[in-house]
Amino acid sequence: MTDAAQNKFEQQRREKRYKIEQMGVDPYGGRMEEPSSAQTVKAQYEEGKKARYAGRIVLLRDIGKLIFITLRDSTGTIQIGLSKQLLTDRWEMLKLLDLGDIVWVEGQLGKTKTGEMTIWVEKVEMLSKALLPPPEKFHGLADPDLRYRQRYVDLWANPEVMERFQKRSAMVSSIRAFLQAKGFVEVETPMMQAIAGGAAAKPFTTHHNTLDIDLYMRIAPELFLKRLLVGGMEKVFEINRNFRNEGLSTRHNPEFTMMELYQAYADYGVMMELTEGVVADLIEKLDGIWERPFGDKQINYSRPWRRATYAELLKEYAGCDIEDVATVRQKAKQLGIQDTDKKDDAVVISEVFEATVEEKLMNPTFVMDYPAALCPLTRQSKKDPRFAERFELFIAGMEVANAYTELNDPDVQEKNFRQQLRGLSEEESMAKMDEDFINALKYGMPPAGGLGIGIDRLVMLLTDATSIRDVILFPLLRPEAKE
RNA sequence: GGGUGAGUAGCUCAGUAGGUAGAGCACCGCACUUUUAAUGCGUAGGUCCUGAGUUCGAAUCUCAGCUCACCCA
Repeated sequence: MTDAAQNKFEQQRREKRYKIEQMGVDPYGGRMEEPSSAQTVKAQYEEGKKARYAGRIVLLRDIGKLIFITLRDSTGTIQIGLSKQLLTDRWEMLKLLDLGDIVWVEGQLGKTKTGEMTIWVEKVEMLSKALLPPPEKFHGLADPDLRYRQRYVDLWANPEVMERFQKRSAMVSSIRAFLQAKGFVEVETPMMQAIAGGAAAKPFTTHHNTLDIDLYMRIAPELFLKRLLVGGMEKVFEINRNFRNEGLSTRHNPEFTMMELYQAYADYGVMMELTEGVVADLIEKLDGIWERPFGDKQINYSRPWRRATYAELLKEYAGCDIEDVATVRQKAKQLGIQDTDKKDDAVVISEVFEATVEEKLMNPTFVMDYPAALCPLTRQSKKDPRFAERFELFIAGMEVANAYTELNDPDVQEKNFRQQLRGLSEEESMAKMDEDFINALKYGMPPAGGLGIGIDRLVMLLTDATSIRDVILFPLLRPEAKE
């Protein structure tokens, strides 16, 4: 866009604003009697009834001494009719209305001869004069980059965007209510941490001036929530942001929202039931549709969900026996995985698994019993200590949830912290010693199940958004280049 | 990091044997008291992403760069 062109439109509207001011009208309005929503006005329609409504002008049809305007609020649109006969003293001002302006109206409900519900306006107030023109009225704003940068336009130019974010809000509320009803207490733990623990990911760094210390933005709340288990909160959860200093993609935003919970005296089996319960409750409250589209796929959420072990799936999709490391390494080479010789068995197995299995898991699938070496915060299986009591939930090839039977032996935990797998960078590993966390465990943490659910991805799946940027209001973008 | 595609009016998009830049909507002007993306008539609006090259001549061809999207790592 050229500044000159934009200024031309802006200048025209500034002139109209000036004329409105000259008529003694404040073009930015003020407090008004609360309007009804479009949804309410429509639901409670009665011929001749008074209605108050306010919204943004999205369509305007001026046919001389009568102006039809379509106003939009967050729940829908309502047509209003302005007639010179009813509004003689405001008529000159009303002729200056533009697309994008925000107005408040009061009048009688009625229908036009074509049956369109209309508020025949008796009182009207200008609430905000738009100085910039809205995007094209039929196609809306289509340029993805502009949509994300100017979400404040996208939300009303493309109503399905508003709808999706309203659904997201309802889903988060619904998860909260579900957990609170089960006795979970919601808490908030530090986002700025001296040690970025609880996951294997690269952190963002920041600095506190007064203390003159570097801090990390958290990559997970795990170690703090477990401290609360030690403190006696038996059922605790947090819904909040995590930050990971990694690439951007349709599935990754550097800041993303996780629901993480811990339940004392439980294990990963209980967490599986809980995970199914949370999502099923969500779908029931949303629309009760169990077979849902996601992009060009169809996902079936009917319970019970498939449960399979890591080893079974590796066999099924990669054709390798997890016991037969030589074959797995051969498969890795065949897949083009780099530097396999320098990596530990567990790391190679994990990379083969990621390359062959994950993308194939369409319907909700619990992948259970990960190799213990990959899970330093997880309790080993009592049946076979080579495996950890951990599952991840995959839907449409995406990791949506991750859960463990939590490790509560401080000595094993300390040992695991000190071990770093070959093939992982220090940042990618969990080999970060948090002495205070070990200290907490030494006071005794009850056995517990822990669960994390990626809220953004869940919203993607349930609202059929194939890019994470469509479910985050303001996704991270490269700043616009300065001229 | 690699591959593919895209970038033209405020917005949505056309634009091939290389020959002075197009439409719809929006804007501005006129008409219109029941419109539904109102309609009719008229006007105005451009660094064709940036830079270099080929050419008498480049939105179009070549190279480099920038930004975005999708796929892959």
